[in-house]
Amino acid sequence: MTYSIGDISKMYDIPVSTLRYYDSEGLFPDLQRKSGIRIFTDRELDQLRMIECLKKSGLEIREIRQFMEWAKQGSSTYQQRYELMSRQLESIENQIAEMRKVQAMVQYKCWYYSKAIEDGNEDGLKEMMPDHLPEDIQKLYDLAHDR
Amino acid sequence: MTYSIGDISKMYDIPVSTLRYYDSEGLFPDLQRKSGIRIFTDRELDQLRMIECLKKSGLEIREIRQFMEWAKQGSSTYQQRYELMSRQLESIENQIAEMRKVQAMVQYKCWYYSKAIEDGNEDGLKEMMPDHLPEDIQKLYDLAHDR
DNA sequence: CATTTACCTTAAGTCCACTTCAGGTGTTAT
DNA sequence: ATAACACCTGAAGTGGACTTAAGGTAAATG
Repeated sequence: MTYSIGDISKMYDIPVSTLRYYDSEGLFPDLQRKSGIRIFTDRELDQLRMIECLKKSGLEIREIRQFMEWAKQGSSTYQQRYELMSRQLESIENQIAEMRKVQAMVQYKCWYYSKAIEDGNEDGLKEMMPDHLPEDIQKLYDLAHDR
Repeated sequence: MTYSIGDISKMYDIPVSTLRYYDSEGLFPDLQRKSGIRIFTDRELDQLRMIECLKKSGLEIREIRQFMEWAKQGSSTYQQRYELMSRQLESIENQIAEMRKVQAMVQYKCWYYSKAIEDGNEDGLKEMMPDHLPEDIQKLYDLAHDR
C-alpha cells in the first residue's frame, strides 16, 4: 500500500508543508519518489508515528534524524538506539512527575478560587494558608510546594 | 524580606535576563523599585513559582500576564481565574495521559532493542510483532498504538 | 482546450521565548 | 582613585520548528 503526501496529511492531520519539512530534515531516510513525487509506504507511516512520539518525548528534529539514520544502518546500531530510548524513558518519567506537581498546584488553585468565589474574598483563605488547609487540599498544596 | 534580581536568579537558577524579560512582559505587576533597581519580595517569589507552574502547564507569556493582571484586579476576577485554572487542569490531565502513551511506546522500544541486541537481529521480533508479543509487552504496544 | 488540482522547489518569513550587545549608573573593595 | 561589581536600558540577535510565497510541472476534469 502506498500513499501520497496529501493522503498522509489527511490521515494524521499534519500540514503537507510539515511533511515536506520533515523529509527535508532527513526524517524519512528511505522515502522513495516516482518522477519527483514522494511515495509514502507503511514504513513511512511507522516512522511518522515514531517521529510524533519522539517529539512528544522532547527530542529535537536533529536528534530524531540521528535515530532514523541509526535505524537505517541496521543491527550495528541496536546499542545506540537502546541507549537513546533508555534516556528518553527516564526523561519522560521525570516529565510525568513534574506534570503531577503542576497538576497539584492547579488543583489547589481551582479549590482556592472556588472558595474565594464562595466567600467573596480571600480573607479566610489567607488565614489557613500555610498549614491549616482542609486535609485533602493540604496534600495538594504540599506536593505543589515541595514539602 | 526583600531580594535583588541577582538573589532571585541564584535562588531559582533563572538568568537575570529572563527575570528582566518577565518583568518587561508584565509578569510582576506590583514589582517595586528603589532608584531604578528592582526590589523583589515574597509576593514576587510566589508569582515566580506561579509563572513557572503556568509555563509548564502550557500557557504562553501573554496568557500568564493576563492571569497576573486579573490577580491584581482583586475579587472581581475570581471567576475568570477559576475558569482559567479549570481549563488548565483539563489540559494537564490530557497531557499526562498523552505522556503515558509516549512512555508506553518508549518502554516497548526499550524492550524491542534489548531483545534485538540479545538476538543480534530483528527476525524473531518481526515475527511476533503485531499480536504475538509477550503479555506485558503486548499491553505496552497496544497502549502505544491506541488499540 | 483551459482551468483546476495535486504535486514540486528554494528562499524568505513568522512566532515565541529568550539572550546578547552596547553603553550607562551607582556602590563597594584594593 | 581606579577598578570590579551589580544593577539598569533599548535594540538587535538567536534557535527551533515550522509556514508562506513565488514560481513551476503534470494529470484530470468541465
